[in-house]
Amino acid sequence: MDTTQRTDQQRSADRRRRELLEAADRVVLRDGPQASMNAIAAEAGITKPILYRHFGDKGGLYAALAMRHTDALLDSLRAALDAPADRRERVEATLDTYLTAIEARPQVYRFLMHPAEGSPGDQGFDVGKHSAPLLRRMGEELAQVIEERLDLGPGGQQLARVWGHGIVGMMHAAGDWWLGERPCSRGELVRSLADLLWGRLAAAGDKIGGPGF
Amino acid sequence: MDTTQRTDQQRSADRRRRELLEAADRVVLRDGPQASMNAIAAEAGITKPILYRHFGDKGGLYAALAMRHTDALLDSLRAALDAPADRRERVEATLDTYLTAIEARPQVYRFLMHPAEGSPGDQGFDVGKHSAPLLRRMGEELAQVIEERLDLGPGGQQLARVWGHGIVGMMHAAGDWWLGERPCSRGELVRSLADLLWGRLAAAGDKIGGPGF
DNA sequence: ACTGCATGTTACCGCAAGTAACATGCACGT
DNA sequence: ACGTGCATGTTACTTGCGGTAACATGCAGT
Repeated sequence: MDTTQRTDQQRSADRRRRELLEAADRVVLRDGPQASMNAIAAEAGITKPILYRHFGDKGGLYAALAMRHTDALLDSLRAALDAPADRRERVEATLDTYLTAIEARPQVYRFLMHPAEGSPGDQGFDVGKHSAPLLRRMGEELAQVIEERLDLGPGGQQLARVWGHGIVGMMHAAGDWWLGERPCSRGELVRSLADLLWGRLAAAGDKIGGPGF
Repeated sequence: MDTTQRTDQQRSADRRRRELLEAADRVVLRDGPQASMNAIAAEAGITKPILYRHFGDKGGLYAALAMRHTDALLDSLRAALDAPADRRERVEATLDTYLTAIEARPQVYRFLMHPAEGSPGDQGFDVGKHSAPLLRRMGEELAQVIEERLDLGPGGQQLARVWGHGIVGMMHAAGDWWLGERPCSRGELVRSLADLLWGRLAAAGDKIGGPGF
């Protein structure tokens, strides 16, 4: 068994895989996280068992799909994070990049955040890892950037990880709420969040008439 | 049709409803968000259609269940938020209260955060409101407290709402990650998050050798 | 021509949400 | 005492989705 044939077949399989993923993408873009395997198979012009042969189960397909989008988003975020500007500007650029992304494709974003919650095979109650992979990856990534660039003294590495996940969670929740209610422009939201990270909460004065928050 | 009978019947119905909710509670505590209507009915000693008569559909039951726990948690949080201490201490107490709650009952917490994502009837793609009701309610509540007590100048109300949802998201994501990895004690996590809110991110110095984050 | 293997199909299983139609117990007006 | 209404309860079903088994087909290499 020489290698050329193996490679050939694998190439073809990879191509198919990519085609299937793109079909799945279209369906998810249209139907959100509710996209069914039947629908995806139909969109791809084939039937279910093929999907299962390629991806094992629904979780596998979703994981593969999530990986693509997550990678893409993380690339954008890294670019914003690495821009040649001062810290505040970069934080704002990063927030803006994220918000722009979720604003552009809400369905995909929704899918990434709540992937396959009700699927069987999810039986293990290991509570910790139920968060969306995207959130975790963004948190770890941000933590690394923080730890690399900021001098946080002893315990800085752990502090960076807490902050990474915390900031990502802040961004996510605020973005989610903002996308639903649209209470202000994207720019205003970005500024408000950056202000929060810049300590305006602690610096604000008490309102007259009661003890401060 | 006099009222006494009506009231009587309603009382009885309410009692049943509460019993059913408690049974559902037990099942969710055991099985997490995957709890099936059959299982809940069995635990309550009855059959499915009764559940549907009382709660309409699975979403209804879950909403009722979530309401109970959400109310309880919000009461605890309000207590921490209203304690007679300075702002920093109260923020830390609130964070600690939340983390203690999710640490004590991970299944319930998981259920509250990701309720019935895959249920039909969820077909409307109104993306915004997909976030857990608990997160939204906590965000709004916190926003109100912030807006009531802090002098934020013009635009303060909107700022308070952004911050409310942002802080809650930070708390949630960090807590979620922490619960899964247990990288440090609860106290350390609380301090780290409070530090973040207190502006240490902006105040930190650049690490030698590169531009600061 | 025969084998091996990936690709593709139809037809099925199991399980959970949700519903229709049928039974039963209990307060009421007459 | 007797039917009438109404809530409570049941069995048995439909629908839809995830997942799989068994069977068909096209195309290398010997």
